[in-house]
Amino acid sequence: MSTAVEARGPGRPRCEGTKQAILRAAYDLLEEGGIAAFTIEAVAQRSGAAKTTIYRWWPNKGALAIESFLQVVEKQNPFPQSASAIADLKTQLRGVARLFRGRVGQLVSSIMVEAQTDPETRRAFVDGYLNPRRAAARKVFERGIASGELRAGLDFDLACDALYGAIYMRLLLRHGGLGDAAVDLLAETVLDGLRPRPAP
Amino acid sequence: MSTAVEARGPGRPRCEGTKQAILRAAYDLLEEGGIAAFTIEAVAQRSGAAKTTIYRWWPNKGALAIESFLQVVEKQNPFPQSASAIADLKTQLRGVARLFRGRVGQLVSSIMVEAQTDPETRRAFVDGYLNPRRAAARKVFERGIASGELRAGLDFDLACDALYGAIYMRLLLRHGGLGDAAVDLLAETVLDGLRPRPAP
Amino acid sequence: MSTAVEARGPGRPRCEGTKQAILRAAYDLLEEGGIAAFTIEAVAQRSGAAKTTIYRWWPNKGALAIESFLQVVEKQNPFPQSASAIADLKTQLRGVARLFRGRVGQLVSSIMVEAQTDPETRRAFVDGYLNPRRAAARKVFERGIASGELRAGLDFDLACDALYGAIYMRLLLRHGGLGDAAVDLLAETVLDGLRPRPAP
Amino acid sequence: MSTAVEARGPGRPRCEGTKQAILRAAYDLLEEGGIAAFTIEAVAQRSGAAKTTIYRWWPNKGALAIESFLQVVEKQNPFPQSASAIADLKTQLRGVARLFRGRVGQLVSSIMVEAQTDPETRRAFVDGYLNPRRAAARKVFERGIASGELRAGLDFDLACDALYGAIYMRLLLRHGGLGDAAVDLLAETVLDGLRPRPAP
DNA sequence: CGCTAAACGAGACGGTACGTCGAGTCTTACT
DNA sequence: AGTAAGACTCGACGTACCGTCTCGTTTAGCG
Repeated sequence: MSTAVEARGPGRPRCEGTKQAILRAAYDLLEEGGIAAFTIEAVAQRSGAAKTTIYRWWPNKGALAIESFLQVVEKQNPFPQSASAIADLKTQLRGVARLFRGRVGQLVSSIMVEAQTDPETRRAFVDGYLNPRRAAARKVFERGIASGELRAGLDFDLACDALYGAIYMRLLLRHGGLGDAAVDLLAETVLDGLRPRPAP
Repeated sequence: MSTAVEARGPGRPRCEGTKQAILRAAYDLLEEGGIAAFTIEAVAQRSGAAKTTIYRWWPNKGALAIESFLQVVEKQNPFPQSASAIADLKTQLRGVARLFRGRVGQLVSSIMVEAQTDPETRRAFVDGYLNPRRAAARKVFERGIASGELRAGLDFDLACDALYGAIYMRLLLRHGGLGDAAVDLLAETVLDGLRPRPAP
Repeated sequence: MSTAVEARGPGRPRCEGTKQAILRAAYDLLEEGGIAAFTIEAVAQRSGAAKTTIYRWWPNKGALAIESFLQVVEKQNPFPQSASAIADLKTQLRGVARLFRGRVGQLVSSIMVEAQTDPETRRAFVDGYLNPRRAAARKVFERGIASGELRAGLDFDLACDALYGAIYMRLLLRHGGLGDAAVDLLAETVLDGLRPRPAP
Repeated sequence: MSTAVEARGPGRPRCEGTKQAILRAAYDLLEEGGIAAFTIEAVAQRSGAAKTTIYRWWPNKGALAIESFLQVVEKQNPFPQSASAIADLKTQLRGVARLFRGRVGQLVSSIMVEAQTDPETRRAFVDGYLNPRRAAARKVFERGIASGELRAGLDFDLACDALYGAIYMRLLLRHGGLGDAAVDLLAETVLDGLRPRPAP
């Protein structure tokens, strides 16, 4: 496995160009028109591939959407790494919100739509996008606890959802802004808690 | 308003039975099969109404989904009213999560799907469901601030989204539970904040 | 009948204006767009009458079409009355062809379409339009036989259909013209027969 | 043409079985219920084909009706070929009338209905059915003129319409019979003309 | 170098749902 | 009772995608 070249049977190998064209077309369609414009038929037409070819490699719309999304998004928005965990958290939160305000927001909401129908898509999104980012966030949290910036007992999962859930909710329902100021205020609100603090 | 008979023009009045049958069928379909099963054709068939009749009164699937949802849900889950604002908040949060775990969750996620395609549906959901509940929540927050249970300067909108956003996110992505314990912990986390507290 | 007022039961009498408006609208629609544009809905809209009112007085589209047609056409194209029966026949044939080239052709073909679906319409057309004209034609034929212009033994019905059938066929299939010259030639052809004539 | 294999582009070839099933269903429906029963929906259902497939190959009802009609009727009723042109004419006329009395009559009248709405159908009927038969009839006429059975100067088109027009008219309006006797008399009437003949 | 086998394009096919139109029936208020 | 208004059921329209299928063509590795 280590040295062996990928074992391959006979027959024509998969055409990488076609694959990329399909993923690219899928991404573009999602970005341009959201889930409504994202049609296998349209992907085929735009990519120049045959519908058959698409169905050969992706079992359904969700799988294709996810893969086209992940491929582009995977390298984006790495967690910053500064002296202050809290600062890093805020920076990252701002980054996510900025992406969600732009084209990535369209992609994410589309995939979440697809995920409501197709459990496989949901799982793929959670495993391929959400959880890796949460794992990275967890690191920051732990760093913050170690440094004393964050309190020790906090429940990471719920803290994370409180921060990100607000952003996801606003992405989907647009009842509130996703600007830097709003996100900073969100971070402060959750960091400080809702209860009054005794004067130090 | 009190004495005036509802002014009505000529023509056969709208058949209330049909309207209710349609709304009922729409609700049932959404509950049973989610957005995938929610088809105008299916609603027509199940309700016994003609497709034309449905299109006469609702411009699209979203409008029908929303109305059927609101009609059923409107009387549910009134905000509790106890001595403690915080306790009320927690109770209400638990209630929402409980609903989301059940059939209402199916409805809400379906409508949010529809809302991603149709802005009118999004607006209807926000105005007809979300905002009224937020307004009620705001009252509780204000009560809490007045009583000293909550700190004075907090941003209500973001606090609210931190609490509810986590629940919505979990409804849609199912990466975390919505049980009473989880929700209680969420409330505690957001109430107490993430920063360490100086010992009193 | 002369002095007596039309005996009438209780209730509001039929509104003659409405009836005329309906017939007029029906006629206009038929003339403008043929059978495709002739819709009860359209008649109602254009005439300002309610669909119910139309259905009260006419059992179906065909009946309305026929009546609106007959009312207008009834007074047209009376058989000429000259010294020569053959000349009268030719004149009349020209007249029919001229009408068929124009708006009446649209009406007649539309009604014949309707007649293929609704036997009542067929009967109404035959009894109300075709047969009266054939009866008038028969008079001419008989005059011609009496005067020696036409031969004695001829079968009136078939002679008539040979003359008019060609015109109806061309109205419907448009494979040949309906100009005066063509019609004259038709008359001559049928009058003279296809067999060679011994020189007088 | 003789040796060349039918050139064919890429893609799955058209399924001949489906095509035939559709044409057959169309024919049967027309025959059974006339134009009223002839619905794309019904054709699809009866043939087992999808509506889409029908629309892929035929632009509208008329085109399908025509093709299903021609395919069946094309091989019927070839012009007879005896010593006497007049006898052949009569035989053929009888044949047409016999067909029109039966199922073909239903088909023809249905197509003529469709033709009143759709010019393409009219043209297809005239070119695909009427004109070929007229061309064959012309041959007979010419033979008759050559043999002296028919007079030399006659206008073929109008003579033809006089003979066939009567039959078409009776098909559509049913105001007269189409039995053998009637048709024979029709032929005699047109052959002999309406004017008295000088004794030979 | 030819054989085998998979990838690929093209596009036909059976379906499901869409949103619209018109037919014909009905229920109501007004005259 | 006649009429306008308009709600209602029903059936068909023509369209868009779905996911599957059957072709002919291409592109590799293996014998």
